Amino acid sequence: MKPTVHDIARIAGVSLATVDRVLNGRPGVRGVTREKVEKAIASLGYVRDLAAANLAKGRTYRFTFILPSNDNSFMIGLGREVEAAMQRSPVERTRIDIVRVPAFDAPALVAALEAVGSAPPDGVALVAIDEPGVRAAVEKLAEAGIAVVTVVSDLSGSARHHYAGIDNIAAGRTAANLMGRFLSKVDGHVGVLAGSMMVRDHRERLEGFLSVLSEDFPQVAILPVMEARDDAAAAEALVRGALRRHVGLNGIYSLGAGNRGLIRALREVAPEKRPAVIAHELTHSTREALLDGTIDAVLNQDAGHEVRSAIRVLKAKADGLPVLAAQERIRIDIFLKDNLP
Amino acid sequence: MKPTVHDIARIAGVSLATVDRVLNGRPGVRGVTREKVEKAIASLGYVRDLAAANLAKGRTYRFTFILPSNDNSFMIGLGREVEAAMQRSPVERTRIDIVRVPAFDAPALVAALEAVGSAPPDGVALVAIDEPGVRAAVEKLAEAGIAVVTVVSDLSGSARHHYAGIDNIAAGRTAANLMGRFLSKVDGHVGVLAGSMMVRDHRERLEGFLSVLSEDFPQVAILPVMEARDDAAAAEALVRGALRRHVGLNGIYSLGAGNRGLIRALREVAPEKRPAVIAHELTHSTREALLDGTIDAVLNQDAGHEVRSAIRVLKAKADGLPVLAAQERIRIDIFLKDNLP
DNA sequence: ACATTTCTGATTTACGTACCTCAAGAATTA
DNA sequence: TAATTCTTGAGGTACGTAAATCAGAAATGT
Repeated sequence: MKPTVHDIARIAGVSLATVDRVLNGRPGVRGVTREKVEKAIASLGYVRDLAAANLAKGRTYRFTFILPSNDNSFMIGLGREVEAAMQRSPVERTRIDIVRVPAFDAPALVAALEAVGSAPPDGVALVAIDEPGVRAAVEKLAEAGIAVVTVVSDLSGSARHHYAGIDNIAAGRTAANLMGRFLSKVDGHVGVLAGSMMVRDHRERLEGFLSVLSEDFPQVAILPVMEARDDAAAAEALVRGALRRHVGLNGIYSLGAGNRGLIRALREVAPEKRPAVIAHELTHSTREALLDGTIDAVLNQDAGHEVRSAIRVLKAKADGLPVLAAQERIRIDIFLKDNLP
Repeated sequence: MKPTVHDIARIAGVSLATVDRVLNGRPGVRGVTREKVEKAIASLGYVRDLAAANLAKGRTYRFTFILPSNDNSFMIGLGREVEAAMQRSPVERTRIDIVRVPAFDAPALVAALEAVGSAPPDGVALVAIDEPGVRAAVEKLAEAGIAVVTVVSDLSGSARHHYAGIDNIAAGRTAANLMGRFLSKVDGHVGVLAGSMMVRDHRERLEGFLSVLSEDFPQVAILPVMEARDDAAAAEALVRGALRRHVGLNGIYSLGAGNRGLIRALREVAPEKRPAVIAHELTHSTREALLDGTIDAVLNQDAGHEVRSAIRVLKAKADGLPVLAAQERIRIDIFLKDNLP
């Protein structure tokens, strides 16, 4: 039988009320008595029954998700996953609020973080922008005892408790490794299509990509980075131009969004002349492109996993419980046309 | 506020006892009354508070894991993950028992399944052997209302409720896709190292591998399959022999266990002359081999995820709840040296 | 030794559900 | 009509914890 508070009281020779005071850090217990109780807790191996505790407290975890009001497939999907989690809320004793802020707008994000503080929830999840003001706002929340988790994009050196997202440097390195092998004995030019170098995840992907390519595949030449601001039309124009200018362009790494434009440009090229292409995020269009051979590999982060992981971690932090690191690691999915889900 | 049984009683104009009878399928309720209650439940959107229900019932879920007493790294790791779950048992209101059976021994597995029936748990998880006797035993358990989940290796066309493992055909296809690209313009010979063609997952991996290779990379010749019975020494001898006989051997797909032997044989070859190698399961030795370039890619199934998923599904089935398919999909991890966890 | 403050015990109610008993009413059968 | 069964209501206890009240006991200060 699992030990209960009653057992602790009996073993420690104190009353239930005292046990309760110790367990919940309430005042009014002498040091000696507190130690007696703690010894009993340890010797019994007592673990609080969270289900019963939450029932008694009538507790519902309140979490706020701050999401960029972006219109690319990935962010839309992320929003949908949060909404799906809201649907499950009553069952899971959680209440989730979504706050939308303009994309890439640090001041707006800071304002949203500060607004959250006025009616403080148990935890906050945000797609971070790597900027001092954001860091400060996050620190303030953490100091107020609110659990903070970054999703998709991290906030380095900040007080956030957890990051639910992929290692973007590793993603870039992986892309380079695949690209180098896909090109194989052929030395040629590789182009990189990015959203913006202002965004941390894009910078990191590029960093990882370039370092592995120069280390392990020095025969490959890299063209200047094309910045398309995650915009399909801009991407299309840039890629079309690059394909025309560089006949030896036999590899493209698209590390941002806006892949629809990339795909349109690629489809204008005869299949046997197409470069090896590696892109990010599995969406409707990248999936189609994988299947018809326009794209060779897609690196993906599972938005559903990120959201569910963020919620699990926020819950654990709110309860002061440890997190299962292995379970919460967000993996870099590599999709070829043969292992599509 | 979430609706409770009291709300149902009030709305339906019946007593709490009647609501309880309807909710728990107890007898003694007229059809008309039952309908009134069910209408109230639907209109309120009532969902039973599982935490409170389990508390009241004093319920602990009892699950039995039937695992092969295999000594390869993967199965040892799987066992460890189940043990880790047992550690968490008290918190999760579960009690997990492990039953070990000799590996690849269908009669022993059948006996274990039948023995389980004598003190029936709420659910059973097993590493299936694809055999009629096993299928029959599983069907008997399912008929007795016990949730059955296969782990790692599935039981096709059986009554099992769920399979927590990877799609092995897709894994083989993925390996072939990677292999074809790693070989690139070079046409040559590819060798396949398997454990045993008696095991379903190995057969399926081979099937997927061969079909993609012949479809998409017809210039690649495939040597006869080497069966090493998941034994390191046997694998070492077979691979060494193949490397000696076929100078043009520039690809090896190892779809079973016993990779230590494979790696030993490969290390005798000068690095620049080594074939492209794709293996299964990330273990200490395959990780080392990835890092030093002996192996190029490792396909992996995360044993921890499989175990946790199996438990979640067993719980859901025991409660008659739906499972989140997206969450329970076990993914084929592709590891290169750059995205190792 | 007194008042005062700080601890501690005993007891109670509550959370939402399960499950039990007892009694009374309704419907059915003999 | 009486006897019998079937339905339903009313009420209670339990699960393990939280949180509150109130009354004593112990420690502290004066």
